[in-house]
Amino acid sequence: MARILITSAIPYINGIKHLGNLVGSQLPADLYARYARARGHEVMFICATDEHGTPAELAAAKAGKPVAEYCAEMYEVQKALSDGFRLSFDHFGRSSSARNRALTQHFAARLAEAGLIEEVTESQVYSVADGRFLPDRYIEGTCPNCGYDKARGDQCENCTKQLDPTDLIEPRSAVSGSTDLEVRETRHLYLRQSAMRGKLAEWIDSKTDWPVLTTSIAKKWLNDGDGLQDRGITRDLDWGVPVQFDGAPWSGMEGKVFYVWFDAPIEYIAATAEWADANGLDEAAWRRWWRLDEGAEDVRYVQFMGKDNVPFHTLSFPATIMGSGEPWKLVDYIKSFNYLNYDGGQFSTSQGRGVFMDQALEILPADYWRWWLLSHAPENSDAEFTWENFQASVNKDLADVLGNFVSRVTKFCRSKFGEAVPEGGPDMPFDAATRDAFQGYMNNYQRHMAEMDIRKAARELRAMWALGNEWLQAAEPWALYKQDEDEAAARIRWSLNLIRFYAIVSAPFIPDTSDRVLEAMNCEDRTWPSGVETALTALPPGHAFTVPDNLFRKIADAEREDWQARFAGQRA
RNA sequence: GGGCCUGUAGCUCAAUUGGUUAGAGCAGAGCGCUCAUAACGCUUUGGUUGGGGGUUCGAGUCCCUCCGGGCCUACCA
Repeated sequence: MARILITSAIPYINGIKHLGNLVGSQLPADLYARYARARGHEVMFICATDEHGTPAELAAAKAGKPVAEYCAEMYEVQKALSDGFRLSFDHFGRSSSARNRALTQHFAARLAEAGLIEEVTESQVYSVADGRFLPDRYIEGTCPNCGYDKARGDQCENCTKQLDPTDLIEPRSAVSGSTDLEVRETRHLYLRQSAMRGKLAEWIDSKTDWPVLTTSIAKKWLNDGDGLQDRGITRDLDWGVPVQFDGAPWSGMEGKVFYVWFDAPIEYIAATAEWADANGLDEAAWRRWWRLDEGAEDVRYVQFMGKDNVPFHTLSFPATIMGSGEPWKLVDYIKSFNYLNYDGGQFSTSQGRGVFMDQALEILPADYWRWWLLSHAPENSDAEFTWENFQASVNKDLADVLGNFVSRVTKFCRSKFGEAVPEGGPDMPFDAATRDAFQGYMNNYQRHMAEMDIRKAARELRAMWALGNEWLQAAEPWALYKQDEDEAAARIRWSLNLIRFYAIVSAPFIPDTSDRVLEAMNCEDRTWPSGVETALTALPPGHAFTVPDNLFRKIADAEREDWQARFAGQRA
């Protein structure tokens, strides 16, 4: 029994996420959280929406709504989709919460007291027509290098040359197209990450068990060029955590907010506080997860994220935590993911290319997606979604191997013995070889799950499903029934128990199906099986059950082709 | 430009970190079964590990080089 704190990278508020986003953080985090809970650990699983920043303001403006209202609506949309995919967050918070405001300001103040905040005056492009400062990439113009006329202020997408907004010929606002731009001076707070470089490097070096993807990105930022750079942590925006507040150790920062990447990770902590608030608990309830001096010394903290988030979680956020001088919990393990591509290219929100979370659930239940996405998680390299592969995996793994096993066993039992676990025959299931094979898969499964080797875990789980069919084929109760009814009854009894066993161990991957099966098997006890053999005697003779409807339907070629065409791009 | 990752069977992926004859699933072929969602089981075809060179008793694994794919490069988040 351990205490495990799990956070998933928090999805940005401006729109519905696609399956690539889902499999890159939230879904694997959910798998791990469900498994950890099933094994009896105390789990705190936290996620939230990331609501601040320029894109949120622009999306709200485009929708013709005040940004707070827009975010509140989109939060509900994302919350509903999280629920739809059965993401089992203990709390799904909002980075715009009062809790995050207070904590973000607290951390900033502590950092200032520690001498780690510096005020810097810099020049930035201001769009008069838009009434706002524009981030570099929101300025468009002609590339001085190649003449491409839609070059962005940070980089030309055509020739890949790094640019400064002032390099652009005939610069214009990407928001309004206005050319009424001017360079204005503005003052910002910088986090002196460079001062913490040694400490951060030492910390990263101590994480020898982290994925290469995680540590190599961190080391690159630590050592590249002049080493870790200081980072601006404030912005000239309206929507965000105000920089100027009562007790702020600086002045003249009215009208500015903290940079979204400063407050977003702090939301992990804040959302845990939101959880306590929502459940009527006191401060100690959430602080025991986060404060080493208030009970968190035995917490193991695991973060899940896509590779694009790694620098912020390995450097910026730890710098915030360390720099505060307070005993906040640092992450123990970072599980990072590559990208999921869509049918030979990238998922594209703007072009509507690929499947988005809402569309996925309109087509098929969550478990179909969960199984495919998790069993193909982009752990070692970018992975690719194709409809052919999705169809084949779902039909074979779920419908044929698992679903059909449940079907053939329950229906055979109903026709020969009725809808109750039959009695008679020996109590000791399996021959030694089958038992050992099962236990071997189970041991591997548990090890991979604990180590967050998701694809490998899925493979072992599937092997357990397949082994049931192999064994049943050899056990052939349908033939045996004609000669030795008791022996056939015993084998069906084990098979029914095997169904219950599958439901419990498969639950982290396919929770809805597990629920359906356990309900059909009339089984409320979902204690994780300590061993394969003993688990197969859990349902005693006489125990009533019902034959469930087919667990999974197959995807037909025609509908696959239909979906292929429908999600190819140019979403309305 | 620089850095990192990656290339293994038609497809998706393994390979105990340098150790016998490179393994699985799917797809293909053959056989079996008839409980089941035309499902299941068994057998089987299929690889010059992107190309070339090197180190080593031994290389998918280490080094060099070339080719291809991807990500990051600090003001999107």
